[in-house]
Amino acid sequence: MVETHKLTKNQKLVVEALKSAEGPLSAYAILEELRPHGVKAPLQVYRALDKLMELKLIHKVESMSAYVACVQPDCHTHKTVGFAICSSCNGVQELPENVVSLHLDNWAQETGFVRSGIALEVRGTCKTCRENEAAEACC
Amino acid sequence: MVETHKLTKNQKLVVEALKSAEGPLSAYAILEELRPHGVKAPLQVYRALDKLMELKLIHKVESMSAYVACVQPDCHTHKTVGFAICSSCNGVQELPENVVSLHLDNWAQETGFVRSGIALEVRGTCKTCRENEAAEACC
DNA sequence: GAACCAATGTAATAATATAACAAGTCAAGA
DNA sequence: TCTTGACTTGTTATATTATTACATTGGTTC
Ligand SMILES: [Zn+2]
Ligand SMILES: [Zn+2]
Ligand SMILES: [Zn+2]
Ligand SMILES: [Zn+2]
Repeated sequence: MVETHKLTKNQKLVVEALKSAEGPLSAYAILEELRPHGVKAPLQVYRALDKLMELKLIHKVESMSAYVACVQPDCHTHKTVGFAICSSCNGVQELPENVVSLHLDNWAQETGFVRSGIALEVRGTCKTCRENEAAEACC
Repeated sequence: MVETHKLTKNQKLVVEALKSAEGPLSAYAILEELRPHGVKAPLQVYRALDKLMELKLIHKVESMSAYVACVQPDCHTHKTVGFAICSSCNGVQELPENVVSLHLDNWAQETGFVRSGIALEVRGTCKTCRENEAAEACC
């Protein structure tokens, strides 16, 4: 378990909402979910999201403008975050780092660009959706 | 030259605006730029952007909600698009495909996920900005 | 307690993107 | 030629995502 004991009230609420969610949630979806707990304004959510991203307890899926809890216990130790997003069901899986092996070092050397982080988003169709589509087609 | 002759009036305006821009432009920045040419509403821009992305003449930089003209003549032939984005000056470079070598095949095989496209965004600091910062620091 | 800093609350607004519908364009095909 | 249908366009309104600005609270340090 990552250290959650330093988190503030709003940060805990937000990270727990993301952990218990099926998939990525938008900031406003989180807000709606947390209204019963006293969260009233977008900014409360956005501030918590910012801090949680800094701590790498959550990630933003840029192409969806949505947020997910990190599934890797040591994600804060590496610079690469990747997701596989199903275009059919919008399901999102976080890719383990070893899957995302990038050969950018030569390019960085040549251009003098110093990497601080990488966001990778793989689009496609998940197994479940392909099977469903196949089943529909054959009737 | 890629075939631009099939493009509609609005599509041509948008792609030319992006080609002549220094860096990525937001949809609304494009709109302002094209007002003198008769473009009046966001949808005219968004519709053109959608079609141009489909044709892979332009790309969306997801993490900036901005759009750039493609610099690779054959970008429509491959599935990977990558950018290096400087956190300091917001400059964006499109990465050549051979730089972005991904080892996702095993993972895809195991999980049954079929890739249709990849968006990769490398964050960091460009050479120019690092040099400027170094120059400031040493005075 | 006073001074300080970080976190909070609240309202207003900015920036990005889409829905809904009316109207024009253009190329088959009767 | 006229009609049909697919596609593109124009326009208004609205939804969604994110930030600015400022007043307030709560604990820590001196
Ligand atoms: Zn992670
Ligand atoms: Zn799926
Ligand atoms: Zn390209
Ligand atoms: Zn730079």
